Amino acid sequence: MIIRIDELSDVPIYQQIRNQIVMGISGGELKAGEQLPTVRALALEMGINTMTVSKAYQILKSEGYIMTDRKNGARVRNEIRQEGALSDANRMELKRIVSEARIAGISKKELISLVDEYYGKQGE
Amino acid sequence: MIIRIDELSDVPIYQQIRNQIVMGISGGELKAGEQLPTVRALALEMGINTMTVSKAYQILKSEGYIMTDRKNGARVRNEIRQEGALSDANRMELKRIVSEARIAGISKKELISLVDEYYGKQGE
Amino acid sequence: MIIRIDELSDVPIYQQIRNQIVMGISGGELKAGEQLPTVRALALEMGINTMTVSKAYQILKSEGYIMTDRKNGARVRNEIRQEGALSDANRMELKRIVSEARIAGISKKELISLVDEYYGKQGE
Amino acid sequence: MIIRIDELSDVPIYQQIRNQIVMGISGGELKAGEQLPTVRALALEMGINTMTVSKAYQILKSEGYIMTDRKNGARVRNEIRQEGALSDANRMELKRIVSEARIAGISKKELISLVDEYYGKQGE
DNA sequence: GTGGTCTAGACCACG
DNA sequence: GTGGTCTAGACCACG
Repeated sequence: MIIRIDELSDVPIYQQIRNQIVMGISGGELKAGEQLPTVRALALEMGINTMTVSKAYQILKSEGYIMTDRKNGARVRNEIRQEGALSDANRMELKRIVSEARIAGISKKELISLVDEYYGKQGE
Repeated sequence: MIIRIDELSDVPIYQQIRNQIVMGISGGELKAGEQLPTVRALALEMGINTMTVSKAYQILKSEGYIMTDRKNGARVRNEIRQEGALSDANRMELKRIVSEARIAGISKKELISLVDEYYGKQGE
Repeated sequence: MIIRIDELSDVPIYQQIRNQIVMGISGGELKAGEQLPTVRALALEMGINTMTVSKAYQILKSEGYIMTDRKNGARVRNEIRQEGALSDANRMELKRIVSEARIAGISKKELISLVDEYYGKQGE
Repeated sequence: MIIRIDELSDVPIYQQIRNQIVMGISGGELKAGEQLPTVRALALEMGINTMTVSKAYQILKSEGYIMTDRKNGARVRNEIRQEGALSDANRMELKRIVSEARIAGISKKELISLVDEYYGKQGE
C-alpha cells in the first residue's frame, strides 16, 4: 500500500499517515492481520522522521486499528471494535462538508453517489 | 443566529466561527444579503479576541461567502459562486469519515440518511 | 502541586507525570478548572525535555482529564467523564497487587485500609 | 494451570507469565512444592521464545517465589518469604488505580469488594 | 531487528 | 506566550 503525503496540507504528517492507513483498512487494501511497514522502513521511504511515523502508529494503536509488538512490528487488528455510531467530531465535519457542497451547487444525489463510492460494495 | 464554540475541540476558534457561518448560510438561517454582527459585537458576545473574529470574516470574504464594506460591515453575499465540485480537501475528508464510519459498523444507509438530513430539503 | 519523578523507575517519565496529575486531581490537590504549569515551565522545573511533558499532557487530554488551548495553556477539566467501571488493565493490575500482597503476608484488612486511605473521604 | 497472554497488552510477555504464576500461587492453583512446566514445554505450548519463559522463571526465582534445580526443573517454593509490607512500587500503583477508579465514579465499596474478591477466602 | 523513550533544538499557528 | 509539530540522533528493552 502506498502512502502519499501532501506537504502543502495543514493536516499534520502523522495524521495524514494515520488517515491513509484507516482508509486502507476500510477499503480492503490492508487486510486484517496484515503486516504494516516497520516504523523505520516507512520513515525512510517517505523521507520523514521515525518519530513522526511512530506517532501515527501509536494513535492507530490507541484507537484499536492496529497492534504492535517489538518482535513483529505493527499489524492490522483482526477484531476492530465497532463503535456503532459516528463520533461528534465526525458528525460535525460531515455537516460542514455537506453544507459547503450544497452551497457549491453539488446536488444531494451527487453527494450520495460519492458516499456510495467511498463506502464500497460490502456491508450495505 | 447563535454561534457556539466547543472549547474542547482542536479546531481553532476562528475556524469554528467560519464553519458555523457557512453552515448557517447553507441551512438558511443566514439569508442572502443578511447583515452579520460586527467584529466587535461578536467578539464581545463570545468573550473572545476581536482578531479571532476578524480572521474568520476575512476567510469567509476570501472564500466568497460574505462581503464587507466600511459602512455596512459584513453581509452574506447575494450570489455565492458555485464551484460545482467538492474541493480535493473536502473529498479527502469525506472519504476519511466514510471509511471510519464503515469500520465503526455504520451502514451505508445510515450514512446517507445523515447526508440527507444535513443537506436539507432544498436544492435536491 | 509538586511532581516528583523516580529516575530509577521503569515507568516512563511522561507516564509518571500523567499518573501524578491524575492522582492530584483525584486527591483534590488539583481542582476542576485549575491551571496546570505550562509545558515549558514544567519541563524546566523538572529538568526534562518539553516533548516529554507535552506527551504527558496529550495523554491526559485524550483521556479527558485536562483541556488545552494555546492561549491559556492546560487546565483540569470541569466535567471529567465517569466511565463507571475499572478498565480491564486496571482490574488485572489490582488483582496482581492483591495477589502479591496476600503472599507477602498482608492481611485483607490492611489492604482495605490502604484503599480507604487512598480513596479519601468523599464519595463513599 | 493455564497461562494466557494478552497480545494487545503493553506488558511484556515475560512479565505477563511472571504475573500469572504469582496470581496462580496466591489463588491456590499452584500449590507449594508443585512442579512448573519446563521452560521448553511452556514455550512450545505458548508458541513463544524459550528465552522469554526463561526470563520469567529467573525473575520468579530471584523474587523467591520459585526454586529451580537441574534435576527437577522449577517448583513453587514451600516457604515464600513474607515481606509483611507492600513494596513502594505496588503502593504507588495501588494509589494510581484507586485514584482512577475514584474519578471514574467507582464507589469505595465497589473497590473494596473487588479487593475482597481477588484476595479470596483464606488468610483474612 | 523491532517499537518505545528521550533529548536538544527549531519553527509554526493561535490568540 | 502558549501548545503542537517535526527533525536528527541516541539509547534501551523485548524477543
